[in-house]
Amino acid sequence: MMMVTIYDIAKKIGCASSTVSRALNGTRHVSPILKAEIEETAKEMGYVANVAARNLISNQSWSIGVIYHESLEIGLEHQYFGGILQAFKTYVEDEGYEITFVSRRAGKQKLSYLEWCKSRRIIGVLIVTIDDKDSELVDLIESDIPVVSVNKVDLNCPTIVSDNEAGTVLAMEHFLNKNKKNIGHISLPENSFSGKERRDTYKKFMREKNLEVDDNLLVIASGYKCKDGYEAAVKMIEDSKVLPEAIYVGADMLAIGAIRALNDLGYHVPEDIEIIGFDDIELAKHITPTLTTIAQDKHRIGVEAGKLLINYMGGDEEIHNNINMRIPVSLVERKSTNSSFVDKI
Amino acid sequence: MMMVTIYDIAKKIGCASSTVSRALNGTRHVSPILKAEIEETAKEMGYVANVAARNLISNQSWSIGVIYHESLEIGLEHQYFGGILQAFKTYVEDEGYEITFVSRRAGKQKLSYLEWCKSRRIIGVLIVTIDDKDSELVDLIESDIPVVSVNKVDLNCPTIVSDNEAGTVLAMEHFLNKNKKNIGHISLPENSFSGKERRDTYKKFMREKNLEVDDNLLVIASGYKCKDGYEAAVKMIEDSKVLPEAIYVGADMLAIGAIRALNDLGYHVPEDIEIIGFDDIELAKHITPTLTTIAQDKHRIGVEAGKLLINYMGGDEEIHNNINMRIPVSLVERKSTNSSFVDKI
DNA sequence: TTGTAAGCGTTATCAC
DNA sequence: GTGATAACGCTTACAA
Repeated sequence: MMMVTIYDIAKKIGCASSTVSRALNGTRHVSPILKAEIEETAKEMGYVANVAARNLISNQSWSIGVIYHESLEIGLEHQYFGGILQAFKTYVEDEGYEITFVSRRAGKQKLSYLEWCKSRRIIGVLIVTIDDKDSELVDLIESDIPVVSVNKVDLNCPTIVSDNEAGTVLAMEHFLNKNKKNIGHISLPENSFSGKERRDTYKKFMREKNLEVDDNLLVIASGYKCKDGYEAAVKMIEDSKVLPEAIYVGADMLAIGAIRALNDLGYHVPEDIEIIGFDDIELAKHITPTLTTIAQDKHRIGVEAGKLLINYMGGDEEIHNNINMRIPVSLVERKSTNSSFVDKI
Repeated sequence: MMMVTIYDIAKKIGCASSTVSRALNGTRHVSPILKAEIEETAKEMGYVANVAARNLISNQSWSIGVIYHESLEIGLEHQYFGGILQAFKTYVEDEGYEITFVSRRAGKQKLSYLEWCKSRRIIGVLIVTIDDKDSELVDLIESDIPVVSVNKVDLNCPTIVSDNEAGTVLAMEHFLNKNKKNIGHISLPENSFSGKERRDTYKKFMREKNLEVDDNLLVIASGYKCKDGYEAAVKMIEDSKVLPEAIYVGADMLAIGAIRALNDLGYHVPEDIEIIGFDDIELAKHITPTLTTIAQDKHRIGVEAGKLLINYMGGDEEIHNNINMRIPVSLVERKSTNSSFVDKI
């Protein structure tokens, strides 16, 4: 592919290539007539700047790297992270940046994340999903490349996540307002930070409201899938002395499994037991009964991550010091806590 | 960020920079002792090649561009396209390529897709979702950059999509085997190519089997959402002279809406009317009744797209000539066609 | 086998 | 205002 260069333009017009560069970039004043001629000729000849050459001399790119590792069967098809990435993408592209997936290969060569980013002069990185306990990430975060995460992980980098504490309180108070007091909790697996926050807040809430319950009403699921929620619910019902009046579940998928389990055990939701989930996935409004849940604002998380990263790249040093941004959540009421609720199509 | 260069390595060792380059790339034979020393020193000094310099001289990159436009509310959160992209990403990264989202900006400048790709020496492009009727895409496809699409669009470029014809026949025969003959069809909107293929095959099937039915049993939905399926089903039931025994729906989301509509109208699925959808989205196994559907193989589509694009980039000229690859689909039976079917969790 | 030097397409630093 | 020219870091003839 033979490309036209500024030198070709210069030759055709009869000026210096540096003048062409200046005219096209507006870095210095070029006489209006010449400038117009250069711009016209450039267009005419189909000139596009060679980004490699530009990056070489400026020693940087406009590329933001995204780490999206398909761990735990959580790939791009995961709506939650996909939605965040979509919002992030739209925002930063609009600011003139481009997005590249961080890889660990360059042709045949294997590289670490950091090496890969350095070799491409990546100017900032968004962590979406990671390979759990990947030691390479530490090197990246401790490097001088700005990194932010939308996934609460055990790493010392600025993070933008939902307000798990507020969400949990919303759910619990929703139950309490309806005079449900014997409240159970199905929690995300141990290795989930968000799960831990929701679980801790649940415990704290119960303690503060003097609603101490049977320990068996707190069950930690062994995974993120429907069947894990099913098993957790079965365990809770089997082990608990008194049937819970309501269950706060740490994720919608688990809640869906739990509802199935309760049905199979002969209980009705919400008549016998009310359920609240967390996420507001697409499914929530389509299952039977439709699921009351704490909605996470994917769009806002993505946009805030974009803003934060751009400020960070701009040199805002304070960001590195442990920013932990919390995005508000909201309770979406549906049938799983209110049998007379009328769903929209 | 001060980076170490091959020149730094050469100076430290006392050899020529070209020797370092050759040793590190294995492009020519370098004496084993020197080679070892160079490799060690490179590692020691934390050398990473500057990709911009490399791209500049080779006049190309290892970057594959992905066009993912958030049209029709179909962003990255769309499971179907997200899943395809995930599989594609994993495959091509493993082959040493990297993925960048094609943008139309470079800093403050606005560029066309083609200009953007040229300026970065993008070596191939995958079209996932597009801005409908975007004239810029034609320029890109007609350029010498290899482009493949996983979305059947009105463009003359190699395409990898599900076998809509075979899928439709699977669904129709499933009904026919159970002696359902008065079969309706809710079709995707007019502008969908896949929808047209499914619709045409439905018509053809009915004709060939001498199952001519009331015209009102074919309804074209006005969108892709649940409510569009709802409205289509209402229309079908209201307008048809004889109640359909079964409905083949062109997409799961529409099928979900249709089932709701039938319920609201007092009909039971599958007892009164059986339903088959298309896609096998996550939801399909969670709604009530669970949905029998034609499953699309997202993973395979993504991988095949990767293979095809890599061959295309490798110079396989035949690919340009209208390759239209069809990926097999399969019927997944659930309760919406069989009330005694036992769902797994 | 290794060194010298040219060149990739820009931008930046001098001069004029 | 504009033109030479050096420099960015690498690969690759061409020599040695």
